[in-house]
Amino acid sequence: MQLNPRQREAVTYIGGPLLVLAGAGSGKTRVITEKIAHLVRHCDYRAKDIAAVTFTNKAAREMKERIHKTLGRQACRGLRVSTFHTLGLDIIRRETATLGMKPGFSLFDDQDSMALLKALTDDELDVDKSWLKLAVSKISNWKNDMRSPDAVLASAEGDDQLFAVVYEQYQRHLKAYNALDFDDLILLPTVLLRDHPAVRERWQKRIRYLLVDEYQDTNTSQYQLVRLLVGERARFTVVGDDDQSIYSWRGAQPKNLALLQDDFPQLRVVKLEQNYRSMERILKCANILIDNNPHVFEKRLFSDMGYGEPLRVIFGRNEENEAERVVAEIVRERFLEKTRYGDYAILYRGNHQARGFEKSLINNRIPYKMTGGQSFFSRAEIKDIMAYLRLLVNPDDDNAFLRIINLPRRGIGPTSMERIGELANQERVSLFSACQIHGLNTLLSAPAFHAVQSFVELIQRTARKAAEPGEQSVHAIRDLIKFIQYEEWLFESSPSPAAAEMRMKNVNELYRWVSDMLKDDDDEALSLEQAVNKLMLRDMLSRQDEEDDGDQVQLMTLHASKGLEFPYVFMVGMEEGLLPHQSSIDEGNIEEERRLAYVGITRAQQRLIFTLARERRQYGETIRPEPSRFLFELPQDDVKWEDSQTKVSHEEKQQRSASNIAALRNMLKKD
DNA sequence: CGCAAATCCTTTTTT
DNA sequence: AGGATTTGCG
Repeated sequence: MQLNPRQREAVTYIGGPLLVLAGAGSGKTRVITEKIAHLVRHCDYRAKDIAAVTFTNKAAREMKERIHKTLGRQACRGLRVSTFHTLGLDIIRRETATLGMKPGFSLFDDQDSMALLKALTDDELDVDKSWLKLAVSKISNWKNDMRSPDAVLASAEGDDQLFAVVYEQYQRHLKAYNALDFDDLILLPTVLLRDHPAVRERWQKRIRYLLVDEYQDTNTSQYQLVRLLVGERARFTVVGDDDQSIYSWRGAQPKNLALLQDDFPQLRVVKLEQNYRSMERILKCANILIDNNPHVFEKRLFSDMGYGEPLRVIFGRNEENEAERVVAEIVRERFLEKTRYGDYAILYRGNHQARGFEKSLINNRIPYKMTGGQSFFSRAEIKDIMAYLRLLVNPDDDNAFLRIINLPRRGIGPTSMERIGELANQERVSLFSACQIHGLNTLLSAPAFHAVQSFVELIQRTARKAAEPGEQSVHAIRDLIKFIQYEEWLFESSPSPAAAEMRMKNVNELYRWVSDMLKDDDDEALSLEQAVNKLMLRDMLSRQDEEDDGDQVQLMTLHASKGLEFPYVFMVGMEEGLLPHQSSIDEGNIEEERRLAYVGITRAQQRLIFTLARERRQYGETIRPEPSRFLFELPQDDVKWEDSQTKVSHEEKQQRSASNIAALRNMLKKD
């Protein structure tokens, strides 16, 4: 397939900074991959001079794959395709000396951050979970805005003063633990490049051309990082769509697109408006919906794929029935139109909405895949093993220490831990160091002390072995899991043997990932530290996604759906309070919710069905939600509302029997 | 110190 | 309604 004129312009223009305003489905990934190929083939760039940055691991992986296909694996050697956070991690790792960091640092996820904040504030304030969440997000926002604790302290008012003090202490403790949080992965490199001209030049030479995908998602610190990396020469292409900016709560703002024009007056802007994904009717609805938002750049999607069928709105009696009807519709269509399960996506606002759909899919024996929902890494067994690995890499990681010091049971209880904690506090060292202080034996009971000793010895012994290259380190981890009798512990602590087996399977999966990363395959082998940090960034999750993309119905949040496309899309829970989410209604941030709806609509290639429930249980009580305002903003000629009242129940019955028959058929086929 | 019951709190989106 | 955390007992 040929590039259209706009696309070609975006690919071949390399004279200066370029902004590609790429509407949904306008082939932006193709433009990026073609551009990289163009740079390598026709311009004076080697693959290793080029970096492409995305926001999700999944996007990075997909892009890498597509470039490999276009350019060939060999020609791609040294090409950087990564998320912002991975790039940041890379820079930090190579500049630890300048940053004054010890090697072997840990990455804190926000649960770790919350645990640290809790420890910091517990004595003086009675903190609840929502306070901690607020604190984490405040600190995160300050970091994203590149404001140091001092700067915040100087200007904070009211409640913020307290948070600012906490911020300052939080930073100090992170440093003491030799730990970084996710935001540091952007902030540190940015500050580093800003303040060290020599380092900056080194990286500007290293990355001679920079491409940024999903540019509308950049926050202040990420944008500054981009600016510092491209420098005066400003050789870069950013691709974005202000209508798909759905991460303002993370500091990303559509206005960043406009900012670019101010900072680079010579900026060239190319608009991609031809859509290669959806039927015209779907685009019409999307365009009209998003017209309700103010715009920096005008943009109107069109396609030549035909007008298409009307969009539909389906009501369920309650959320259960909503799910049943969606599943019934899928079963019916698959039977009548010979569609594949994999052609369907069910998109929702919040992860909790997935439950009912999962249940209904299981009942009908329909294969499905849920993406996101932090499932794997939030499993207790994974967090346990990760904590062991983190402690191996960085013994000063108190969060990791606390998680596993008595897991499996070693007879080190709260009393002993309190003593160790006091000692650590008093000596201003980490808990693990405190365990090695002479005189600890006088504070603990004999058995507890003995247990602590052997724990310390275990970690040190394993860490030493894990530091050795290749096979040795893999064995070290295998032996560790054996030694602590984790499998036995799982069987002891799980409600059923089946559950324990399941959990052990997860552990083995994690183990497999780590071993794969430690061994050298095509790329160079990672150190354990690198592997652990990569896992903290959830880098393997996407890899797992790749493995089973069979014929399965896709379930995901609207956020997670960005960048994807499906022939048939259900947008479920189209209700006030849910799709404009209640909190966004309260904050008056309807525009972002509208963009979220826009993203959902533009995922659909052929058919789009909205569903909602007349009744929904929420916090134990039943509410009767209004249909989402966005449904009324659509051109009503193109939307077919399911008739209400009597006709509904008739149709419902028909659908139900169809579904039952289909389910029966399905069962017979299976067994 | 470890396990079971009782309470209470939840639901926005993610690197 | 369900899951997580905290309390109370053996």
